[in-house]
Amino acid sequence: MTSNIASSMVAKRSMVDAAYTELRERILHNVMPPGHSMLEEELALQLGMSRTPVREALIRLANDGLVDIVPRRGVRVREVTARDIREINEVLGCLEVQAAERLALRRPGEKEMALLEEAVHAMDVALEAEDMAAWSRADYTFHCLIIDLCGNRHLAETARLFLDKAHRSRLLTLPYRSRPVYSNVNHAAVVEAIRRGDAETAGEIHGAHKRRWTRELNEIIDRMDVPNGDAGE
Amino acid sequence: MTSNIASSMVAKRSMVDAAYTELRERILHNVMPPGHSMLEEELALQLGMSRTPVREALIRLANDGLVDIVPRRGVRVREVTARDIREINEVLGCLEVQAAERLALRRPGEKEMALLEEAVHAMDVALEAEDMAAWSRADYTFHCLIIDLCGNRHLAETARLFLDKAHRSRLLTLPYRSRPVYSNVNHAAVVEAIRRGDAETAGEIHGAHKRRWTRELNEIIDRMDVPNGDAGE
DNA sequence: ATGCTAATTTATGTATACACTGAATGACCT
DNA sequence: AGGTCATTCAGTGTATACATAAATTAGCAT
Repeated sequence: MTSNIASSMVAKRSMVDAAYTELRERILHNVMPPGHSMLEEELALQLGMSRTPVREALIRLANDGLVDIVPRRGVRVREVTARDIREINEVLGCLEVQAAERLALRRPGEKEMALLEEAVHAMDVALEAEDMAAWSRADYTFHCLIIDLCGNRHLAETARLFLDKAHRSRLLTLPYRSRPVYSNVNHAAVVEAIRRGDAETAGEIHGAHKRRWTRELNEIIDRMDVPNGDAGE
Repeated sequence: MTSNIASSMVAKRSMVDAAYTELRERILHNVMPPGHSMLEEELALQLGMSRTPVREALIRLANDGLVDIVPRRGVRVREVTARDIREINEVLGCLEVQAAERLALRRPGEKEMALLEEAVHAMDVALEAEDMAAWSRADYTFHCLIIDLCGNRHLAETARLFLDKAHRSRLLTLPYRSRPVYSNVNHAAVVEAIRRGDAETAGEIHGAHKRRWTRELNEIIDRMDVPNGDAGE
């Protein structure tokens, strides 16, 4: 049984990394859905390695908030509750607003501006073509750019984590979302403000966008059937 | 915190947890100063356990951004550069403002309000007595409360991480700080706004406070002798 | 003497072995 | 019959053993 992942991967990365990215992928793509629980040995077998690197990968995943390590019952993929969705959205929003302001203050170079405008353009094209998958990717790219280019590494790293967490909620909320016309307009306006170096406006627009989205998200959650996560735990 | 590892379980501390908290303490209290590097086996010996739990603790510490695991040179306590101080302060500020707003919206109960007011009072007393160590502790308590009571677990957990990172900078900047009279006034005003449920004011005051502090911090950093961390890496 | 290569060392990355704990099951007592 | 206690078992937490790769040093050749 050596059809494992490690052998196909460019052998430079450690097995811990291999296990980490593989398991992360599985979780983010719902191959291991929320609530699914498994044993260390089971995973080790599947990944073709011993328990040690699996354990270390699991520790990182637990740190990222993707799994819970339950003392004697193995690991459980963390449920995405309504509360989680709301909370993650709130944190991500506030970090992104800060990133947008910061980015505007930085007066990014032409190359960086081009990337941003390209992402917005891709969103427009995708929306025109009603290709929601492509739109989602472009939207993701846009948010990544805002974050990665903002110039604050700590902010970038943290926001990136939350962007990934948000991805799991996105999978749940996507079918309920209406056409995101506002997103494109807002994103374009934010880019324009960034180009002018107008941090205040960039933050304000992005913030307003996030607040609108938060309201919409709340309605979506009400319509959805997800565990609440509020009460006694 | 329903977070990751069984960190909330105080009773049955595993050796991993013991190693984690011990090493974390050592780093936060400068027993292991920035730049200090050590070997896994060395640490295992000191802590009276085998390498395995030490390794797992180190992974968590690396995830928290407190150490770097350098392939063949052991682990290094991460340096605190001027850039780090600025960045951490920025992220923490934005998360705390959000937490303060959120907390005001939540209309915390009398018990919670009492805790907040007690912390502010402790700060006043400490300032009066010129006891900077006590003031620092009370200030820390206050910020912890804002964060922990805000009602958003994800926000709380993340902000807590940054609060701890900020603690390391505090150690560096403390000798350079002037008497923090503004902090007390501002904190009191924030608490008052929270009591009124006035989220906007709470956020605004806390934000203004953070902006003032950021300016002061920049001057402090200029006067200090810390690695820059900006350029080519 | 200096530069390059090969061997050795050393610390990590990974595997395996073992012990301990909590849970499940079954037997015994009331 | 139902409940309680003991026994067993499974799965993790920890220790140890082993393999691998980088770094250093020694040796050799130019």
